[in-house]
Amino acid sequence: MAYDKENIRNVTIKDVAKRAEVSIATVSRILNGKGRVSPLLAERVLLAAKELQYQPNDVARALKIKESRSIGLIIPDIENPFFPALVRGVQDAAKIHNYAVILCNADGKTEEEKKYIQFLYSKRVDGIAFTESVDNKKNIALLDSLGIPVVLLDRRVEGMKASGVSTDNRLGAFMATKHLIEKGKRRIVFINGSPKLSSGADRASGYQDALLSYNIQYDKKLAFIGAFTYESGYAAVENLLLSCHQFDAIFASNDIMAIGAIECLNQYGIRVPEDVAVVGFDDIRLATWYKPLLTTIRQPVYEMGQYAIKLLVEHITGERSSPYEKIFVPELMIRQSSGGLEESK
Amino acid sequence: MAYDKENIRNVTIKDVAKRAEVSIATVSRILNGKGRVSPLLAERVLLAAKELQYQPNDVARALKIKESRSIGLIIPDIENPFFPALVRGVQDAAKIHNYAVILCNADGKTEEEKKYIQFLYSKRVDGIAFTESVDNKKNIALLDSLGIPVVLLDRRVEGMKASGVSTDNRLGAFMATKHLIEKGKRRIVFINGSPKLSSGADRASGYQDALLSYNIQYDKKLAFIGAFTYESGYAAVENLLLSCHQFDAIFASNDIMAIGAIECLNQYGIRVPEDVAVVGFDDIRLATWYKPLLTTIRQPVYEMGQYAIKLLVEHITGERSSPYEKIFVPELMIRQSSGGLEESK
DNA sequence: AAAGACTAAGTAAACGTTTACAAGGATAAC
DNA sequence: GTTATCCTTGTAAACGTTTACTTAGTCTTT
Repeated sequence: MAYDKENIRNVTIKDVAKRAEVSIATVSRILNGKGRVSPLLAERVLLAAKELQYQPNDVARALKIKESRSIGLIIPDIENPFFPALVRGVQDAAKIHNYAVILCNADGKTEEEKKYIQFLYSKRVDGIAFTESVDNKKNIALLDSLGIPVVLLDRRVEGMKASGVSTDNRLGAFMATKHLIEKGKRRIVFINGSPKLSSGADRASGYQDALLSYNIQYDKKLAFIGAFTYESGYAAVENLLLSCHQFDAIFASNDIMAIGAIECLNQYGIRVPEDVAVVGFDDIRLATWYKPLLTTIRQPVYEMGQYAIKLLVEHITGERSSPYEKIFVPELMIRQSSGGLEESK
Repeated sequence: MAYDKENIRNVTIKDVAKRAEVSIATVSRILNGKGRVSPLLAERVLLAAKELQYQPNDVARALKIKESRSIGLIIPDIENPFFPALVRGVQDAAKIHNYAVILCNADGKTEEEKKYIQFLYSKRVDGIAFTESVDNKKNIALLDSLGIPVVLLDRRVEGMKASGVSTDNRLGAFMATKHLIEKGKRRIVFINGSPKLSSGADRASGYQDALLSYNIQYDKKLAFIGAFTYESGYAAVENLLLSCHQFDAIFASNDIMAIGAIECLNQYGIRVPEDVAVVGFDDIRLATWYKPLLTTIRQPVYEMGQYAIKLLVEHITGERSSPYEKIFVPELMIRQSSGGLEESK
């Protein structure tokens, strides 16, 4: 049934060996540059390989040396604007080390993640970079029991069971809130993504810490829980407006929630930043295209992806054995949605 | 050196066979549901597999049956907002058929694409979905010579050398231009992406056809060539303004070019849509978040990705042998940047 | 000149599957 | 009761590599 499978020239190391009149072991050694070989044979083999257009079969190689040169990348959803840069960072780094990246969108469902882990395991990936949906540690344990090296992306790692790459979310949230306070805002709404994720929890505590350090009473009614989506940002603000609580600023847990929030405010005739200042988180590209330009906390997402693979490869090769946590420093990007640079009021 | 490689339970079919006291052939048959087996043994084997937490080794399987259950996906750049939805469509469809998707960002460089093709071939992927950078046919020929089934994404296929999935770009461009004309515009700028790509060429001809059918003289000075990037859209308009040609509308070859164009217009104090109407292409998500909301031609990107895999799988399994071209119908999304719905002037 | 020490190349086993073929047991047919 | 047929299971080869081990040849060394 298969696509022309018969007709296809499928050159193996054997064919090369025959043409160069040497043994297959010699061919292998020459092609991999292992052991010493006479230049004469080397030349003959290389020529034969070229003439036959030999391309090594990595699956056979993988079987033999137990190393597939591929890694899995599990994220919630590539359509979420946060992830493309991360994925690109991962892929670029993987490419340098000659790893193939298998992309998996698990939609933040623990069960899906588990399926993908098993799928990737049956493919015998050498490692997995993983944006875990919920910090439930079960999937980490699974990976551990399978012996697959893993690096957690965008998540702080409880108890250091695995290496992780993240941004200092607490600090970022602190900076965002502080910025709003310095703008003269006192009734600052916080729209969280998922507080079950370390990123959500940390941003919540950064928000509270900032209020505390300026002696502003933390008001539960101004704290919302959403889902890192546009709709969720929109809905949070709508609820807020209906409940008639006063507020003069919003700190949203990511940029698309911030945009959802602003859209809703606009819908109700509330101006940003004049009436309500808004700060987001992530600094996705859209933040500089959206109007008003979005003030936000920048995460070096591309670099995070790169670093994750650097770490993962170190685990795979055994260069690094114990978990390591890399925490990037966030940066406040002041733009229009918070009223810009000038300190007001 | 490798990560705990020694300590890891690595259960093979042999272990299962031993525990169930049958031959490995029987285990294989039972696990794959091939051939008839007695229910008694089946039960024993299944139990043993479960107890040992046996997970098949797909790389061994791939070697034996010459089918890796993985496909390559070569795109220019996942950070380009056009691609996430496409990739998601591809991955979702691949998942249904149990294929792993290996993602490759080739940045539209023919040489990179070639490298990735060879890389993917050495991994013995079963097929490749490919957004070719330039219509030079060389890489298609390479794929053909390697005997790898291929489906071209977002590209029309000259001479039907391979299957392809695309949108009717000529029609889309025609609709966009017609819309502007019906808005009363006569001096319509066209900013092309790459005219070397079928998508670019087709959009150019759609633009010209529309002008023609309304008896509007095609003016070379209003046609620009860019690169499908924000910067390129911005630069095109800047050049245009410096050259002092009159114009009252812009049709950009994709949405981010349109946004780049609008940003530049704004920079020069020109209002959209009051002074200049703008239409984009693709309908990326950003089009509905950007201000003004972007009038654009919608491509069903997610569906295109899905369909590409459907087609690719048909080629892989041999269900389909000759190339097939699927062309989706574009849709005009009228929003603010062209002045909205009401027919003006 | 003989023995020892290196080297370079070859032989064959192994990685974990699938599957053609062989073998044996049970059932059916006469 | 013998033979033919069918069905289930086992044996072993194969997929394309890598690599431990063997072998044979070359070079030292005395």
